[in-house]
Amino acid sequence: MREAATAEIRPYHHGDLRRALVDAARRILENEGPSALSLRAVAREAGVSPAAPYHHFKDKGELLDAVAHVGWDMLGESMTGAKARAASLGALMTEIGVSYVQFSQQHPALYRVMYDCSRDKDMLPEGMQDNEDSAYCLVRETFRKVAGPDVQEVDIELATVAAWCAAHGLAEMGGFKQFDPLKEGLGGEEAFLRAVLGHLGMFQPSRPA
Amino acid sequence: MREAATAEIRPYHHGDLRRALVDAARRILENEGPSALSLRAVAREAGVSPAAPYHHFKDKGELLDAVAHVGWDMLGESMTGAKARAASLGALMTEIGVSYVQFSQQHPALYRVMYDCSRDKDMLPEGMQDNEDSAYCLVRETFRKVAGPDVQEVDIELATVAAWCAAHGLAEMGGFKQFDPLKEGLGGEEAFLRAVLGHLGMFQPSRPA
DNA sequence: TGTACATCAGTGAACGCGCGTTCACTGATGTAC
DNA sequence: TGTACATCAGTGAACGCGCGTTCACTGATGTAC
Repeated sequence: MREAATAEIRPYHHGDLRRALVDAARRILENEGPSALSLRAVAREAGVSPAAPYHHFKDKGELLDAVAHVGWDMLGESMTGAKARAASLGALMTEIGVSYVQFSQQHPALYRVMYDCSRDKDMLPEGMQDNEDSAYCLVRETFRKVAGPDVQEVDIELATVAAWCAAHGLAEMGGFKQFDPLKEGLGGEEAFLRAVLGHLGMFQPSRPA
Repeated sequence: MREAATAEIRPYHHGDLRRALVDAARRILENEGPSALSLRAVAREAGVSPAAPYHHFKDKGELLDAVAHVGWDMLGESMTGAKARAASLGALMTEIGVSYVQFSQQHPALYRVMYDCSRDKDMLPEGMQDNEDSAYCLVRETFRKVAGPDVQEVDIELATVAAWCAAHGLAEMGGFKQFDPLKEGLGGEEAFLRAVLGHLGMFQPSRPA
């Protein structure tokens, strides 16, 4: 069969079905939203039978977890990329915040799955675990650098939590129509984001102390 | 039948089924969470046939809207009640914020439905409409009073948005296990809430200007 | 006050649907000799 | 290099389930005369 494996005829064994399923799930999220994300739909989108995914995932939840994991990786990359954009250490927190919220706007359904997977679970979402290179730690360490050595540990932690919550709230609510006139008045989506973040204390260099 | 209408034997006509259905829905949310909230489950809980709700609601969405509406009323009352608790005008915003987040913690499933109903809709959630006595306007008018006359309208609006987003984020994430040690260190849930809100600029009297 | 009748607010059975998951199977692959 | 065979990764049909909604119906209520 291998010699006949043209683009149309998929070989019996897929080769990398696990990844293909996660990709299919992301495509469904992108095109139809979280409510369309069933195991069967994912299998359909990937072009395999509804039973095939069970050779790669214990159940639907495990597939969703894998999708969420990819999401957290993407978000982490996006936030790390903000480092490059920041003109100064003082501006870094704002850039990270903007990155975070923009990611949620570019991938709203994926963003939703990322948090839905974490709810009612003992495990934390990947991006918020205490790994050295998690997104959460990126924020905390940035605060630590900005704040300087004479700021208490608990305040750094609190500033991180506050920033994360604020960004998450903005991510979830940024699309509300209520805000449209305000956005227009300010000159667009990103200007709006920056203005709101500017009103949140810990996105300014002097506050976390 | 009216004379035989004891507690056990429900008369054929319910009398106030609409309200009973909304109450049943809230009970289901309280006990089993949002994923258990089907039309059939609500009818079951209310003790009527699955077709009965259709005499009071066009479809499932309309029932959910009614449930969400009750939620927004409750939240509004809770926030208005914060006025009484606030020692000073300066402390008022913090008390409103605490009220908001505590409501979400006391009614997590209802809170979720309130926002789920708003998503993908043109209409805004009740609590955020521009009615004089919506929760959103309560926050904005509080900011206006705190800020004084020489603050620009756009800054009051931005502070309101920022506060709302921050509170919403805290409401959604406050239950994360990540924060448990921090909560303990600070002396409990409410202390944690107040500490986080304290790090958010616009919950302090001097900032919105 | 009684009665005919329209209307209202329920019933319960049924519809089709998509879901998550299981099952016996089979085609393809890799390995031991 | 061939061959037997275990293992892997698919298939497709079927399971039971709960869902939202519709339908013809019926019991109860209210109103006109």
